[in-house]
Amino acid sequence: MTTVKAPKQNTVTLQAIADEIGVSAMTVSRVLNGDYKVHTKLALRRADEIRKVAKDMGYVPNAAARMMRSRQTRQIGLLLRNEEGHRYHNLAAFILMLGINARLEKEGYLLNIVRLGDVRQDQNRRSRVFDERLLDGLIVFGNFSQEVHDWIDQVMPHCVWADTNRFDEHLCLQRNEEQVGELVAKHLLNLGYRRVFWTGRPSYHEFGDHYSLTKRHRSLKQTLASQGVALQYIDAPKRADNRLYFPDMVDILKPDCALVAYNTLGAHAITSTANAMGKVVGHDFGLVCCDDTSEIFEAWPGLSRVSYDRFEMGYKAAQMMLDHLKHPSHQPESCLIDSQWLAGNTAWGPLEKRMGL
Amino acid sequence: MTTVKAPKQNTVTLQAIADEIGVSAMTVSRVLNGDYKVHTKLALRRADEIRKVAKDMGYVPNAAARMMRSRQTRQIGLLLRNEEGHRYHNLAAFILMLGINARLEKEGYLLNIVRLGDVRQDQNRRSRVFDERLLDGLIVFGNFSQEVHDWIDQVMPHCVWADTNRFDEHLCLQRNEEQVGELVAKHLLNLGYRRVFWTGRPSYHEFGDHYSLTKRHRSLKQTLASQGVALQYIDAPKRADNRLYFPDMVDILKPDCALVAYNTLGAHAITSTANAMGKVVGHDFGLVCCDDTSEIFEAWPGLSRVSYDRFEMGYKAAQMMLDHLKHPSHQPESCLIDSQWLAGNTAWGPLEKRMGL
DNA sequence: CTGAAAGCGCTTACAG
DNA sequence: CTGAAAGCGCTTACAG
Repeated sequence: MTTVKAPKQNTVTLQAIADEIGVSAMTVSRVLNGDYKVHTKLALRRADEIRKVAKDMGYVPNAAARMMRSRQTRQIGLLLRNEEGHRYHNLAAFILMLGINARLEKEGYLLNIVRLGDVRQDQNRRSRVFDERLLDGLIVFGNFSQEVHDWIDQVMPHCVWADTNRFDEHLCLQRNEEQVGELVAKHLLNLGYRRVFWTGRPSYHEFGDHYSLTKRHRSLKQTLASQGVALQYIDAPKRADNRLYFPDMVDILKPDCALVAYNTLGAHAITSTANAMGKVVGHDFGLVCCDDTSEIFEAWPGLSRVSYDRFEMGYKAAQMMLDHLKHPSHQPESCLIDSQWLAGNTAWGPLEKRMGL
Repeated sequence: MTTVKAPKQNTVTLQAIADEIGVSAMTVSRVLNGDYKVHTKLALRRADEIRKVAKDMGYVPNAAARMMRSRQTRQIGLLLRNEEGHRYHNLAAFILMLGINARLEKEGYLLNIVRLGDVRQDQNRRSRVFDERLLDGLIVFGNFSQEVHDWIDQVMPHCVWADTNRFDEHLCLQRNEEQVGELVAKHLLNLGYRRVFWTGRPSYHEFGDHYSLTKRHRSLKQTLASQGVALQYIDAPKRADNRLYFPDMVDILKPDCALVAYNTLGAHAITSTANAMGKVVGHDFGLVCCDDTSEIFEAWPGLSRVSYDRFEMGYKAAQMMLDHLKHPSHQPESCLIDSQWLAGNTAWGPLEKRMGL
C-alpha cells in the first residue's frame, strides 16, 4: 500500500462560513442542504447570503464526514468476473454498467468497479471493498462459482444478482433464455430450415456454465425437436488463447444450412472463417445469432438475431438496489428480461442461394 | 435524492475490541494496521490475541472514518463521455478501465465511474463527484470539448488525460497516431496497392474530432502521397441513428482496392456491407484496420490491422496518477503508446484474386 | 427557525 | 511499546 502524507489543506468548512456571517454551523448546514420548507422574508434573505458566501469561499462538502455521520456511503459496487490469465471481460458488462450508472447517478449514488476471480484470491489482488465497509450494496454480474456466491452472501449485506446463475425469488435479474431458444427455433422453422447447427460446445466451464448457454441451447434443441428437426453441432474446441475457431466448418456450409451463433462474437468468428474460405454469410449459408450488441446495430444491422436491452437490465438492477436500500425489509421481486427477434438478411431460407440486397 | 434513515447498527469499533481485551483503542489500531516493526515475545502474543478478538467480533474498518481522518479517499474517478441521446459508448473505454482498475487495486485504490456530457449538464444528471470532495484524482478518457477540459481543470485537483485531445508535457497519454498512419501506408505500399480508400469522413464532430481520427488520416495520406499514391474516399454519411453505412461502396470494390477502416466497427461494417453484396473481404477487395480490440483477436484474428494495448494504456494512466498523488509536486511526463502491425489475410495485395486460406 | 452540545470511528501528535 | 487527548467535518437530537 502506498503511504501518502495527509496534505495540509485549507479546507472551507461549514464553521468557517458560519464564522464569516455570524450564524451557527447548523444554520449553514440546513440552508445548504435545503432543509427549510417555509421561509420568512428575513430567513430568505439570510439563506441567500449564506449560499452566496459559501459559493464565494469555494465551499465543497466533505463526503467522508457525511458518510460517517449518516452511516451511508451512497456507493454501490459492480462485481465483475476477473478470470486469472484472461484480463479481457465480456464487453456486455460495459453496457450493463452504463445502465446501472445512469440510474444511480440520479439518486446521487456512485458506482465502484470491483473485480474478482476467486474467493481465495491473493489479498493484494482483491479490492478493498471486501475489507472495509465502503459500499451500501453490491451488484453481481456474470458467471461466478457457487463458492463465490456463498462467500459474497457472507461478506456483503445488500446484493442484487444481474445475469448470474442465481435466480431466487427476490433481487435477481436474468434474461428470459427459454424465450431466446424458442424464438430462434421458431423463425428458422418458419424460414424452412431443416438443417440447423449449434456452433460451439453446449458446455464449457469447469465449475458450471452460465445459464444463458445451458438454457438457450436446451430450449433451441427442444423446440426444434418438437418439429422433428434434430439440432446438429459444429464444434469450437476450447483453446488456451480463447480464439473461437471452427475446424469442421469447411465441408458443412451449404445454402440449406443455418448456423446458430451463441453471441455476436460467434457470429463474427463464423463470418471471418467463412470469408477466408470464400463463402458469404446469407448467400452460401444461413446465420442467426442469439444475442445482440450496440456495435452490431451500428455495423451489422442485417444480422438476423435475437436482441435484448442490456442497458435496460442495468437500469432495472440499479432500481432494484435502490428500492431495497430504501426499505431493507422489502426485497424487490426478481424479474426476467424479454427478448425480441430482429429479422435480417443473413438467413433467408434454405430453398435457393439468394443474391443482392 | 432518496432519503434513507441511518440504520441503527451494532458496529464493532476499535474501542469495543480494546474494551474486550483491556488495552487502548490505539493499540488495537496499531496492531491491525501492522504498524509495529519490532516485536517482543510479549508484544507478539498480545498482537495475536488482538487480531483474533477482532476477527471473532467481526471487526471491519469504517472506510468513512479513515477517509476523514487521513484526508484521503483513496478513490479515483474515470470520466467517460456521455453524449446526450447516445447512451452507448465506445467499448474501448471498458478495456482501458480494466487496465486502470488492475493497477489501482494493488494499492487499495478504488475506481469510480463518472459520466459527463456537457458542462451545463442538469445537476440531477451530473455525478456527485463534482459537488463533493470524494475523489483523490480523476482520469479523463475520450473526446470532450475544450469547454469541458477547462471546467475540469477548475473543479478537479489531480487529473490524468488518457486518450483525449490534450497532450501537455505532463500527465497525458496518447496513442502514437502518426505511427499508425505510417504503418498502414507502408504495408499497403509494400503489398503493391496503389488504390487506397479511406472509409468514412476525415472529420465528424462539431466541436473538433478526436486526435486519433485527425492524425491517423493525415499521416496515412501524407505517407501514401510521398510514394505518389493519392488517398481516395468512400464516404459514410453521418446518420442520426449512428449506423455506419457506405452507400457508394458497390461500384468500387475490386481486388486491386484496399479499404482502410478507422476502427474495428468500420471493419465489421465494411464486411457486412460487402457480404450483403456477395463480395468477400480478402478475395474481392483488400481491407486493413487502423485499430484492434480483444474481440477481434478472438473472432477475427485474420484481420490485417494495427494493434495497440488499451489495457496497458489504462495501467500506465493509473500508474501516472499514483505517482502524481504520492508526490503532487512531481508531475509524471506524458507518454505515447506504440502500435504494431499484425499481418492478416484480408489484404494480400492487388495482383490477383486469391482463394483458400 | 436557531444554536450549543455531542458524537460518528478512526488516526495524529504528544507525553510517558 | 502504550495510552489519554484531541480533532477530522459533518449531522442528529435536544433545548430554546
